[in-house]
Amino acid sequence: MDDQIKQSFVALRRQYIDNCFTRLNDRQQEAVFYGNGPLLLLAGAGSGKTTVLVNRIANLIRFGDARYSDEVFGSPTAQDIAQLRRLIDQPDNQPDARMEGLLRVGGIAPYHILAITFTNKAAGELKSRLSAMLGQTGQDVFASTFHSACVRILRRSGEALGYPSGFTIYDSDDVQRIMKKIYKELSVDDKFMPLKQAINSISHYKDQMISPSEAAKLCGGDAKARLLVKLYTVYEELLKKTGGMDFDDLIYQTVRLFEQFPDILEQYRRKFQYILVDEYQDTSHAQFRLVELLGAGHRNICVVGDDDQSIYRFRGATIENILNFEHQFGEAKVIRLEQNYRSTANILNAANSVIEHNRGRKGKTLWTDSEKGTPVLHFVAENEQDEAKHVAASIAEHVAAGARLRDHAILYRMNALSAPVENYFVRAGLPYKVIGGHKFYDRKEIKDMLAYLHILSNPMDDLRLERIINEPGRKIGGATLETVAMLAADEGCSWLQIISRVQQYPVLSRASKSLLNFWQLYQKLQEVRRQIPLEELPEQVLELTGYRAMLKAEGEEGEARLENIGQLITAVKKYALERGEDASLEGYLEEVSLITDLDSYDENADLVVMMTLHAAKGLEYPYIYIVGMEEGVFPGQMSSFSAEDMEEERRLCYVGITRAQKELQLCSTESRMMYGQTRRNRPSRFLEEIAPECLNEEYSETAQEMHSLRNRWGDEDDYGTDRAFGCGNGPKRGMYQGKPEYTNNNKTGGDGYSSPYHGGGLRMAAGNSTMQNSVNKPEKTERPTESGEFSIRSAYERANRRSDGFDPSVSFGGVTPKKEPVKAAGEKKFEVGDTVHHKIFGTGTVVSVTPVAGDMLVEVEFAAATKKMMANYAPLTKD
DNA sequence: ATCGATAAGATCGAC
DNA sequence: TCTTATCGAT
Repeated sequence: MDDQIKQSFVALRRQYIDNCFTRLNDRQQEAVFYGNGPLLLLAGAGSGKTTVLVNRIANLIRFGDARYSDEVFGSPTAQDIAQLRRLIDQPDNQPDARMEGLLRVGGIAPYHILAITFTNKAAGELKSRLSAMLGQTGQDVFASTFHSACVRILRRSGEALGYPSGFTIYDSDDVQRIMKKIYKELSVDDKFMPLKQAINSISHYKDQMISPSEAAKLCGGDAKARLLVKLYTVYEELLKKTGGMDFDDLIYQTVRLFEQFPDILEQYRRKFQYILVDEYQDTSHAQFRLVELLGAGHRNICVVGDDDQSIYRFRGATIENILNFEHQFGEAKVIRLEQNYRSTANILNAANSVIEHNRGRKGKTLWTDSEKGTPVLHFVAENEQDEAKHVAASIAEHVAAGARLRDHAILYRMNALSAPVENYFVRAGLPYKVIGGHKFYDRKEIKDMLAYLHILSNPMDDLRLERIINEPGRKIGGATLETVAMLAADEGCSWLQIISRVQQYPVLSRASKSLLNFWQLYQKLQEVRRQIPLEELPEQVLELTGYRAMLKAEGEEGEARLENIGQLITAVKKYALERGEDASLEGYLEEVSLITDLDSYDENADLVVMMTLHAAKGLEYPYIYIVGMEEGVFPGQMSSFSAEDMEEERRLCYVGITRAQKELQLCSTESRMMYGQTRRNRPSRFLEEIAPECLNEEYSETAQEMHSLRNRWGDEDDYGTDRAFGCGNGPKRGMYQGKPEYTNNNKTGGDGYSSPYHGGGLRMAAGNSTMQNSVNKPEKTERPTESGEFSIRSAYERANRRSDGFDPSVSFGGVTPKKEPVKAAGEKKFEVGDTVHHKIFGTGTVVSVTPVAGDMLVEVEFAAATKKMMANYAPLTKD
């Protein structure tokens, strides 16, 4: 009797559980319900891996093994059965606590689950999706990045290794400063061993779990290697002394902690009974070790990743982690998620055909049910301005047809490529946001303010002290600080301790007054810190340190900086409000130091987004533009020397392509100003690799005119032999075939390797420039910004004029162009009162017109807002 | 004589 | 932005 009730309950329970996950496909369900033991989810781009992750965690917590179990904990009654029936019929109703208990067989408590994500933002999203499914319970899952998780472990248990619980986290900027100092001290020549190389190598040592002494054993007799070990050793000593850890340390030291203190490891093993790792293809060896150590007992390790999307080899990620997972933890179950829900068939085919050129893959072909969609477009522009113009015009078209700005993303290989696009967008009045590049927390004033806060929290932080001790000026210069540093090294104490006892040191007599003043300021700040709540602290620091006064005196730029600090103050207030009682200065600083620019991305704002291909990982947009699809840019010239690097570039391309949902445009230019030189690059080989049936080609009007122009002028050119490569009417399929290696024509000859393009290029110029396989339809787009008809001459001038005055040799910090445009006047005229039409903002009225260096700044009142834009660059037409 | 401030010059990889 | 040269102040 009882048995029968139990059986029908189990059957109903199975039905109920299945109902909770019906929206998943078969593979996804298999992944959700697969039981204990190592599990590898090979999840292609857009295959719904986050959904699987969330559902798998939810299933673990809510039902445990119940899906495949005949057991019931507790004794279900006929009433329970009736209730479960009702719940199945009415999925909106929530079971009560008793029913939840009956539904669960050996579930895992949320706080026993560790979910590692790639960014803090992803961790937050995971939690909020879990909360949506599970309520409060979802919040108790330990979801974080490797780094955040390690910080928590080290703060709690790191003292065993000799680190204070209040250790400082050094960002890459700090690391560079430290290394610079070491270079000076050991008088190392940057030319012999570039600073970046040393920092990179040290980072690699840590990724590989190699300590300075082990490195010494490994390095052999090579002078460079020995120097590197020396630098590594000194660097580590310095970090330990100042109680600081760099990003790599967070992982490295945690692994060391676990290896050296088995009891501590055991404690965390008990805590994390179930481990999930997202983006596993981008984990380092040290991170693998961490997972291995934590998971060794229960082996409940589920990793999710896509070997084709491994794009962080350069910073220590080893693709081997995912390639070898099957065997590293014993026999692992492998489930492939290959159905793509994101992109059209054309986009997906393009992605597949590119990635197929890689060897060393797990092998996986994405497929989709969705329609073919628009073919991928390869757009050839004359130069980077032309390219920017095309992207802007294309976005404007979409917007005019009803798309939103935020449906568009522009991706590029290097941050430097954003500048011309930004420049154009600013002038066109197109709202955009750059992710990465110049980060908020990289600004000097923000770093300074944070440095003040840091030294309050960690008085041993000499590095941050050095940053602000003379900011604003306090008559404490380099020489004085060197003396202080020397004394501190002698006594093995911190700089601040020396400063607190200035009068004891005759060598400091000259600077004693200034130092004493600073010491008093420091004490005052500490006192204030004790007395006031956290949210008021930054304001006080700003005031008492004289930082505000300094910025006030600077005028306009200072005002802008003060505004930034205002944002910082707001952020602190927000933090204090969120955390309430738990808020602490240390906690805030930690949160800040682990922020990456991806974390601060707000997708609600209606803006075009620009970012590097790396930053785009994990994101998706209806419309994607990848600019700079050229040999030497993407793939970059650095990658042409090793097959591994080239494969990584190709994966990066794959990542880029698979970000697109509806439409993808790949743009290349015939000539591009880079590193202060105009270069002619061939279109990227990745374009050649895309299956022709899903790719269209289009030339900008200028690029077209330039072709006929060059053909007419024959050999005359400014570009030396390189000219030939830009001359054909398009890239020819198969051109690369049979060429084992590619070098880039970054200089015109003479640097050792002759360009393999030479022959092909000349052949192209001389022979017929066919357009097999390419669909060329230049007449498709009409850009209203172009006025009048083209003469060949004017096309030439137009193309060669750096029309926006942008000079890439000047670093380009913000959105404000540094140079004025060069004689672009007279092309378009607007007067106050004119009714004008803008591609994005619609119809508006000109409010003011101001001549600016050859162009006109027009202020236009649209229905939504009043915008200022440059007459010659904005997609504005007079009605 | 020494130190600090100021002004002018090179810089350029993805996190 | 960080480094380098020169000037002015102590």
